[in-house]
Amino acid sequence: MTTQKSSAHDKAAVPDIVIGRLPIYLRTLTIFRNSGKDVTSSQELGEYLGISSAQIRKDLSHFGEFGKQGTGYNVAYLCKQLEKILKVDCVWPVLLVGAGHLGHALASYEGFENRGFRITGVFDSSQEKVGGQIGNLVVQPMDELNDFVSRQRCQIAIIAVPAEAAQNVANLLIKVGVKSILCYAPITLTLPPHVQVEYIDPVIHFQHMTFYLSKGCIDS
Amino acid sequence: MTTQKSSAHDKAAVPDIVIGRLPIYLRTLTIFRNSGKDVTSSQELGEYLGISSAQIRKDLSHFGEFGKQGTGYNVAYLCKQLEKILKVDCVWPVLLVGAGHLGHALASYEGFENRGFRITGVFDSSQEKVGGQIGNLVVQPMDELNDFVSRQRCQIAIIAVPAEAAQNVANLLIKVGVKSILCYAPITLTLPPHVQVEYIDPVIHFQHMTFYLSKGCIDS
DNA sequence: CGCCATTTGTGATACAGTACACAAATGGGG
DNA sequence: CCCCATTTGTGTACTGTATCACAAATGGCG
Repeated sequence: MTTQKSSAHDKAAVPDIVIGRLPIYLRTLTIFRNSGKDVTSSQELGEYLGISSAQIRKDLSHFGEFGKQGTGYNVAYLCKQLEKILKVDCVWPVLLVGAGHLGHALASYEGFENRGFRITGVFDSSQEKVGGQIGNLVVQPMDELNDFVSRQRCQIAIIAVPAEAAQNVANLLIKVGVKSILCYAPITLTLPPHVQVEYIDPVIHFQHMTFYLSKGCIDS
Repeated sequence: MTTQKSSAHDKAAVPDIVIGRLPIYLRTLTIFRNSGKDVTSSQELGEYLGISSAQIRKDLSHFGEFGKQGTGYNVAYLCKQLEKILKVDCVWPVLLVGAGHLGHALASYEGFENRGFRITGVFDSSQEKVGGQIGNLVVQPMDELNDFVSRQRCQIAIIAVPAEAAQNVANLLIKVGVKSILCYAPITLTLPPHVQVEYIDPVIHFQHMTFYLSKGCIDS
């Protein structure tokens, strides 16, 4: 998606591609709300996002009628509804594996909390990193994973380890019951079909972009 | 995509969605190659990626005939061809704005180089961060941006600054001639149509995933 | 040397996603 | 109180994408 995604969604009542746009609507509507805007229209939102107003209306229509003809949408109300639909009207605990530079950046990021997520545990296989402090979390050894998940009922995990280790980490996560994985390692994981995976790999985006650029790179 | 994308691609000879899959093929083929595999088939690659073999063949067919009937594809050869198509058979200089935790992680990441990219400059607006060392790079003040780009002819930039600052940074980047932006800030940028933008926002992925999860979150 | 299993590249076909266009509300202004 | 500009929600047409299915190569094996 840029980056990529893949998973197994069968209850195809609402197309997955529609679900994928809802978080973007929500993000923008939240900005609108925080800047004091009370109402908006599908047209305004669409112009802002580079999406047709019809698409936004149709997407929303899968879940109900949230607008008022002639007026548009109440921003705060629509935010709340989207949060409910996406189930982020609460905070989900997230487990992070990998305490390298990236793990640090993720664990220190303050933008998760008010969008529905909180990293509640950091794990690393390296003896050197275990015990280290990141924000108000302490890096734990991988052995603790099982106990941790059963205590926290953590369904979501981030993999922020080197590519070589990622598949093993994923297997472990599945074993302890994690349902959804966000993988930062530049590989495609092999996983049972009931587990959701999405990927973040900046190089995929770069390579997508360079296709459209005229070559002006450092000679290799 | 996951995360999101948006840009302006007019030479629609090859659908953009096809271009978007090529980097994934390349990434996997490179892994195949590095593990000593000489040939592969669209079926094997497809099973590995969870994509139909027909799709892979059709995607590749937009660019030529790279396989041999009965045998499949020479892995090293196909890698080279994909690298040429995506223009990553060389190293692109990339400019990084933002030297916070995320900027640090990106600037220290060693996985860019052998996939066609190198961060050659790091910039930050904060006086405290300017002058600091990250790997073998020194954080520069924003004023240096213009000179730097004209020296390096940098077409690609990463925005790794807080959401509030991102649009201003983007404007600046456009002004100095950057053509493609990878934005880590959780907002949608408003940019002229000739500029490519892609976004990375983990929360978008999380919210996509929670839709399919049964609610089991910390009470808010 | 001929057969068979394999695999590519691709036209035809089926499917999914987007855009269009309009009836039905809504509210403000004259 | 009525008219008009606005905007939603949605059935329909259209466009784009993925799948199917098969002819044409290929190479190994008997």
